[in-house]
Amino acid sequence: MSGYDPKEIEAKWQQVWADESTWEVPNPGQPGFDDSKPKAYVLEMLPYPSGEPHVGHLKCYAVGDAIAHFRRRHGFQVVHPMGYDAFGLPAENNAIKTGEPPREATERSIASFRRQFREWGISIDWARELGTHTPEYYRWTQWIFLRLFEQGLAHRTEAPVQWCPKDATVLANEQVVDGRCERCGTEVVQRKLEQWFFRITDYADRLLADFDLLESWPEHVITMQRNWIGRSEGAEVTFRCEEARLDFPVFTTRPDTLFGATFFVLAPEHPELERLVAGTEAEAAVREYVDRVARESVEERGAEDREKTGVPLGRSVVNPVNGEEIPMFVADYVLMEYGTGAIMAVPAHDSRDYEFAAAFDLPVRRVIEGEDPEAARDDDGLPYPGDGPMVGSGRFDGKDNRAAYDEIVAWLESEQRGRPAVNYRLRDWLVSRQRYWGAPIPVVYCAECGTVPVPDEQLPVELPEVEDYAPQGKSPLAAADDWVATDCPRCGGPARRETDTMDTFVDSSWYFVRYLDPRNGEAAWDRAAADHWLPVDQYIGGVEHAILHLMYARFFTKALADLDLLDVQEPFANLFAQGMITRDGAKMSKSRGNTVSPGEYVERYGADTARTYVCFMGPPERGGDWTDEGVEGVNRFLSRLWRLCEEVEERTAAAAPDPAAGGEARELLAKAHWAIDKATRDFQRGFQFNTVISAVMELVNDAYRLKDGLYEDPAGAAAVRFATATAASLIFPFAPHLGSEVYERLNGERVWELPWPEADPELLSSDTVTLIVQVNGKLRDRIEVPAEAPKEELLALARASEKVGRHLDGRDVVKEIVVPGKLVNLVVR
RNA sequence: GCCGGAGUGGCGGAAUUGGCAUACGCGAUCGACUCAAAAUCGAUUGCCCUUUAUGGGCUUGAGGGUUCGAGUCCCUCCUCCGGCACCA
Repeated sequence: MSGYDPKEIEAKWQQVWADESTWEVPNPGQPGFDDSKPKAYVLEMLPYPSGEPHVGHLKCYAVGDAIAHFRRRHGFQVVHPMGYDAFGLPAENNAIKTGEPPREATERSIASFRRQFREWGISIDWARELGTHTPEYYRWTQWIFLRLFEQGLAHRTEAPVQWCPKDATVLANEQVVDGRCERCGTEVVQRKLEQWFFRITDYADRLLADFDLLESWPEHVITMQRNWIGRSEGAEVTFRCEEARLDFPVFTTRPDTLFGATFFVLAPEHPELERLVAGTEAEAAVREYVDRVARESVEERGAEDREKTGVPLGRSVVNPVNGEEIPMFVADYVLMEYGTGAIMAVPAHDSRDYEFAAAFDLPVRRVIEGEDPEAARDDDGLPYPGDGPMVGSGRFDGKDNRAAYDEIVAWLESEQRGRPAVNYRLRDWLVSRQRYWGAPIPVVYCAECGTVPVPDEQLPVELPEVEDYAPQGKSPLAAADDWVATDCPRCGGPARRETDTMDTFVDSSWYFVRYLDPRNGEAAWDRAAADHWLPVDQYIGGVEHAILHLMYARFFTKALADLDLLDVQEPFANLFAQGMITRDGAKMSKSRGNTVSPGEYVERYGADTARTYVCFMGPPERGGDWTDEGVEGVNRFLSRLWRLCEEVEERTAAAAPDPAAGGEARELLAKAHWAIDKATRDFQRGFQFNTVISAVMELVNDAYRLKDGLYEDPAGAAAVRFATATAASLIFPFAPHLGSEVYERLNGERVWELPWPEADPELLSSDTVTLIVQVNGKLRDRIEVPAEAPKEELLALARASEKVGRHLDGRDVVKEIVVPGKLVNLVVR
């Protein structure tokens, strides 16, 4: 007998799947397409190819592959593609350091990912493989950019943007974490630059409303997106500065507190600020304050316990509800990016305004009573953010503040001093990057014609070769003079190309559509293919993409649907967010030295062990801590299954199991059917792979316990063979090589071509059950009873138990609870 | 501060609907095999008390409640993790 040799069997089956292109599926209308089967699009987030794959990749693709196999064996035609999100900063930073062109490092990494995915035995349709860095792909990224441009959804605007000094590029708001660059950790600063944006804010309401269209997404991911979009309902109210003859609209969610406004604040970046103070006494102080704020980093300005600072403008505005003149200030706690960059300050009911009022000794006027009327009189308990009856608010006094809310807004509207308004935290998506390794933005600038889109037939605008990849405040592309200088497509005159490239999130916002028609040179995709396969039925990836990638892809899908290029509103019907694997309780990192290289484990234990282990560690949506002992435990289990297979092959002949078998043969058959039932249900119930695998372990354990007593009897031998083959069939989605090998040896069939097994209800039930007998809710005995025994019989059996009798001890039974087939509880006094 | 999620043995974790708490795995202990070790196979393994059993008590972050019966439902509190955060 030879031992379990994963190297040999894994190579064998990988060869079969490669030679036969087993996992390739055709599109509708192509040869081999099977219309009788329902479709399933199973997709894991495409990897960013940098170096070698890590354990996060292993887990993601192990989970996704298990789902793909499960669906195939339930009769679905499954498309399960793979590609590479190949543009991006790390390859470029490497190029700056080593001089190696980013394309070469990227291609090398892709080769490594491709090889390892094959070694892991992931069932990928390789005919659909793509890389977002190839001209064949980014041609269509550019094409989509042009469609968005035509719709006014891509626009170039000067705006204050987040700039990373280290990477020398602008960042999307989403890429700034705690005031620092998400990639390199450098504090970002604000700069005013002309940049390309996508109008994702136009879709804010649909991005919120269409959560209803999703079948199953983790609640916390939806919540994160909802918070990110940050929709606030309120009113826009206009305050007038008579001296300067300027109107200042503000956004407020609390129009009910308008009577409590005692001052007015502008953001330091407010465009009217200069005009307001020019030539006044306040001018010098204001200018100095604004300059100081401009020099501060985003992180400093947003610091939690920052003191309120500001400067009076020496101007005032009129409160439209009561005609009162209130003084104006500039202060950095008001942000230009949210609302109108100006606020009415109500210190009695807003903690920030309260702090500012305290620092500048400004009046605080309560206009909403709290729960305690005493407190309302002496102004204790301020600031008070809650609800209550209104006071000091003229004709609204005594009214409930929530009830008066609409009335006040309606009144403002009738006076043309306000209107209902909605504000979002979400900003437009800044897509320009002053970097080399990305898809060039397909636009040229002409002195005569202005901004001109590159015509479709001139796509792709290919990345030029450059010598120096380091950005110098401009894109490295700007140095490629021959490339930058071009002819205007409109007038033929001299023009210059846009030298910025696109954020790589643009590339990954539509790749799931390109998979469906990846070799199409005439169009981004064939409409029929897209309509057939979309939406993605099951999307799998890490929570770290809960906001950025998923929201951008949702936005793209909606925009493309509006262009009548797609007919789905949502790209991903079901989302599974996998948890992160740690080592020694900490996130893996090279600096900490606690990384796990999947390749090493695959080499030592085989891919089946590594894949099954990451699925067994715990519920896949939760994280888990990687331990070598745990890996060995799973390897032991797979070896046990292997040895069982070898023994069964030798000691039994192929024979159908006998459902009428009795004794231990029946016990083992029943266990096999129990495992089928349990595995199937847990698989469907949120991919509880850890318990699916433990059910198969239990089956193998029982086979070991019972096998020696069963070989002699033909029905018994058949039961052991069935149990072993069933274990192979059930473990196949996680350990496809071993599953295939064992199944083929025992049944001569290819397990992936067979339907998922079904549990026989006859073998799931049994003639007797274990009756739990309790006295006063405490377990006192277990009795084997006929499954169908009526209540009276169960009670009699329970009372007859000696152990129970000991606890009854002559006391009165005041209540009898009987749950047929399960339990009897006798309540005594 | 606001919004989510989670607290179960030495560890990772399991427990359909309120009905056997601790499945499965790791670790540990003992035994078989062996000259020996590894591997393998088998047994034991929540805690405490009397070791006389086939004995008793306790146990799911803490406290309270509902119920014949609570890891599961309700209330109060504590801790940890994740997200957002001067967003008007």
